[in-house]
Amino acid sequence: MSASQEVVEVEDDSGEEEEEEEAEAILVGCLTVNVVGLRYYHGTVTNGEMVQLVREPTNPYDSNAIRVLNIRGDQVGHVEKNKAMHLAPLVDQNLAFLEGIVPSGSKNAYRMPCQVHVFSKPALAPAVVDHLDYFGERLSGGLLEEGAHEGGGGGRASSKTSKRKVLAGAASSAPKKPSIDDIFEDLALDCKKRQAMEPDSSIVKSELMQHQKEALAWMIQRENSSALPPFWEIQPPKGSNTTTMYMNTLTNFTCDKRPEPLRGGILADDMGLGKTLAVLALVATNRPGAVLPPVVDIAEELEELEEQPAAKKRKTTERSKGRDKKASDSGSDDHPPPPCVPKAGGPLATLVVCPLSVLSNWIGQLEDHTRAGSLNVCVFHGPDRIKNAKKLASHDLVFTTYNMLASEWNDRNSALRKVHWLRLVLDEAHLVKNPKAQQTKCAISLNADRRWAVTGTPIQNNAKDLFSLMQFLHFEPLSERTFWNRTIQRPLTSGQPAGFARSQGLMSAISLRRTKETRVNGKKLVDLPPKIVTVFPVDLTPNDRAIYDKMERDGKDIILKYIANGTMTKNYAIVLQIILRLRQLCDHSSMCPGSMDVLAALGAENQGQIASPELLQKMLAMIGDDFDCPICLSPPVTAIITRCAHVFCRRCIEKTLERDKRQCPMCRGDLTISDIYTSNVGKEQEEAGNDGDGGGGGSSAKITALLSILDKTRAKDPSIKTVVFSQFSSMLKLAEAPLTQAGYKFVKLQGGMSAKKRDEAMEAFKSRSKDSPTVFLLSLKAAGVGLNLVSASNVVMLDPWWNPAAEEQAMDRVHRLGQTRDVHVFRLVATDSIEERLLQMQEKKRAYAQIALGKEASEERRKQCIQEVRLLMQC
DNA sequence: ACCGCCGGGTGCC
DNA sequence: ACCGCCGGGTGCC
Repeated sequence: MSASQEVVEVEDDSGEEEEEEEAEAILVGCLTVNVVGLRYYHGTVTNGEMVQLVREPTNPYDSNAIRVLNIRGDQVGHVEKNKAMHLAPLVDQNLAFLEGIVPSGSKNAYRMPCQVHVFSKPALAPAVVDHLDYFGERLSGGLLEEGAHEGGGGGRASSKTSKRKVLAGAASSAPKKPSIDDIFEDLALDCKKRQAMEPDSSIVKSELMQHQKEALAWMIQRENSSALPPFWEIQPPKGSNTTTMYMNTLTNFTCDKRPEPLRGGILADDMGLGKTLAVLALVATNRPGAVLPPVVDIAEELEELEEQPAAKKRKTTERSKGRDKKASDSGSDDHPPPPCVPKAGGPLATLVVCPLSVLSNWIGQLEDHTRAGSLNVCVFHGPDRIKNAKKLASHDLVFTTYNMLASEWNDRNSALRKVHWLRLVLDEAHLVKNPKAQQTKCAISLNADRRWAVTGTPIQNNAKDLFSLMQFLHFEPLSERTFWNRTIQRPLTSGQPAGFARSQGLMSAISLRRTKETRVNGKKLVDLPPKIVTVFPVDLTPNDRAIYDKMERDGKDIILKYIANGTMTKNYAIVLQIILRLRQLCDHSSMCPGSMDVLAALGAENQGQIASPELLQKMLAMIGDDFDCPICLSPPVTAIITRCAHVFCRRCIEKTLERDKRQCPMCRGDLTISDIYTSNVGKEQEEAGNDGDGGGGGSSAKITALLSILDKTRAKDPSIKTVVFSQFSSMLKLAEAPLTQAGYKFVKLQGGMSAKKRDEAMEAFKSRSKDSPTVFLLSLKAAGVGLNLVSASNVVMLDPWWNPAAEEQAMDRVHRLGQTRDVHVFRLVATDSIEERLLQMQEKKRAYAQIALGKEASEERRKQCIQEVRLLMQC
C-alpha cells in the first residue's frame, strides 16, 4: 500500500466518523431562507421535496455560498447570500449541519423558499442558537415540537402526517428501540402470499424445498420485474400536467424519468435453510434468453393461526406493503409489463464472492445439485486464476473470495473489475459492513446488472450494517450516507416511528428472510427431525472371536517389541497393518487372510524398507480418507503414502520436503518425492480371500446384526430405507449375498465408480416406488462428497472410523435438509476389541482437534501417535 | 440638483 | 421579477 493511499484512508476515516456523528445530532431548529438563482441551473424540485445544502467555499462571488441540490445531486440554486452568511460559519466549523426541504412555492421561476433544519450535537445547540440570534435569525420548531422535522413526507401531504402521528401513538407502546430483528419479524408473515417456481431441471437436478422454490420465484421476480424501486410512487398525469411523474416518498424527489428497478436484494434466510442452493437455482434458471418455468401461486391457508399480538404490527407492514404494491401495480399499467422474460444478448456471467471457508460448500452444492457440465464454472482464486476479462466473462458462474476482491481492488487492470457481470452475489454479505474496507469498496464498484446480498446473520442489530448493503445494492438515494442518516438512521435511533416504518417498508420490498422458526401453514420450514445415534455392540462369532484374540495377542507382542526397541515409527507400516488387520477382523475373519507372523517376519528382515509399493498402495486404498494427515491434522485432501507407510496430504508432504531436509516428518527416515505413492483408486480394489458369501469362516456377526436391524426396520415400516457405511469395500461386498437372500434390494456406491454409475445408483435409491432398493451400501470414500441421501432415514455404520468428523459427515448425508423422518444411526462396534478403543480415541481426537490446529508434525505429535497406538492395542 | 423623482434596464452566488 | 435595486435622465406649477 502506498503512502498516498494511506492518506486517503485516513481522510475517509474522519469523514466516516463525522457522518456517523450526524446520526446522534439533534434538531436545533428551523429557518426559512430563499433559494435563489434558479434560472441558472436545471435541477428541479417539487413541493415537499428534500434538498441538499452544500457549502461552496470556493465560490468566487461569495465565500459563504451554500449550494442547493436536489436528491439526484443536480444544482437547484443557492441559499440567498445574507442568510448563507449566517449559516456558513456554523457549517464550516462543524458546529452544525443543515438539511433542507422545499415546502411549497417551487413553481417560482426565480427563487423559492426553503425550510432549513439546523442540526448539531446536543452540547453545541445553545451556541448555535446564540450565534444565529446574534444575527437576528430566530429558529423555530426545535426538539420540543413533535414531528417538526418529519420532513420526509410531512411537507408533501398533511393528511399523511396526521396518519403518521396516529401510527406513532400505536407504536410507542412497543419497546423503545425496535431492533432490526423486529423489523424482520413480521416480514415472515408476508412470505405465505408468495409464489413458487421450479428451477430449470436441465441444470438443477435436485428437488428444491418448498421455501427454496419460493425464494427462487421471489428472486426471479426481483430481477425481472419492472416494478418501481421501494419508496417510489407513480403520479399519473392530472390537470394541465400531461406527463407521468415519479416520486420518491422518502425525499419527495420527483422526476419524469421512471427510475430503474432495483434488480436484486437481500436474501437473509437463516442458516441451514439452503440459501446456496436457492442462488444456484437462480443462476441456473433466470438466464438471459431462457424460457422460465411457470410461477405457481401458493394457496393461503390457516389464516386463523395468526397470533394476537402480531396482528397489530402486521397492519403496519401491510400499510407499507400496500403502498409498494400500488406503486408497482400502476407501474405495470403504465409500462407494458415485460416481467419474466430475461433478454438475451447481455452479459452472462454471475460472480459469487464468498469467504474462502465456504467456497468448498458452494462447489460441493454445485456438484450435488446441478448436472455435471451444465454450467460453465470457474474459481477466480490462487496464482493461476484467469486474468483475461473476456475469458472470465464467458463462464456462467465465477467464484471468488473477499480476500481476492480486496487485493484486486488495487489492481486497475483486474479482470474482476473489467467484466460486466450479469449478476453479483455476495455470500455472507455482512462481511462488507465496513465501508472503508477494500473488499467493500470493490464490491460496490463492480459492474453488475443484478446485485444480491446473501447473509444468514443479516444485520446484527445494527441498522448501520444495512446501510452498507444499500451501498452495495446501489439503492439510491439511501446509498448516500446523508440520506440514509436523514431518512432511516436518525429517525430509528431517536425512536421515531417513521424510521421503523421505513425500514420495514424497505426490508419487505427488497429482502427475504425466513428463520428456522418461520412457519408456513403452521409448519416449520426446516425442522430437522432428531438424529438418534446408538452404539450397537456386536459379539463376534466364536470362530471370529478366536481368530481375533489370537491376532490381537500376536500384534500386541510385535508392537510391544517395537516399543521396547524404540523402533515403532520405523516399523510404522507394520503397526498400521496390524491395526488395519484387527479392524478388519472385527468385521469378519475372511477379510484378513494370513497371520501376524508373516508381517512380523517381514519386519524383522527389513528394518528399513519393508513394504513393496504395491502393498503400500493397497494399504492406502484401504485406510483411504479415514486418516488424518499429521501435518495439517485434517483428513488428507489427496492422500499419499510414503515408503515408510506414513500417510499425508500430497500438498503437505511436498511442501515439507521442499523446505526441510529429506526426511519423513513422522519417522525421520530418508524420504524423497519418489518414495511417495498414491493409491491406485481407478481400479477398484477388492480384497481377495472371500467370494462374497461370507466364505471360509462362517457368517459375520456384523452382517447378522445388520440384518437384524434391517428386519426390525422392515417390520416396523417397509418404506424406511437404510444407508450402510463401511470403510472396507470388501465388507460391503460381504453384505451383498445375505442382503439378497433376505429379500433386500440394494444399490452400491464406492470409489472408482464412473459418474454415470454413481448417478444411476443415486437415482434408483431416491425412488419411492415399491420395488426400489431399500438399502444403500456406501464406502467411506464415496461418503466424503456431499451426497444427499435423505430418502433414507436409517444409517448403519458397520465399523467405527478413525476420524469422528468423517463419520459425522457421513451421517449428515442422511440427516440433512429435506429429511422428514427421525434418523436412527446404529454404530456397530465389536465388543471387547480394538473398535471399542477406537471409539475412546475418537472422543480424545474431538478434544484434541480444538487445541492443536495448524501445528506441524512435531516431536509431540509423534509421541501422540505412539500413544494412540498404545491405546488401541492396550499396551 | 452635492437633492428627489421618474421610469427603463436588469436580475444568484 | 405583478418585485427590489441600480443608475441615468431630469428638474415649478
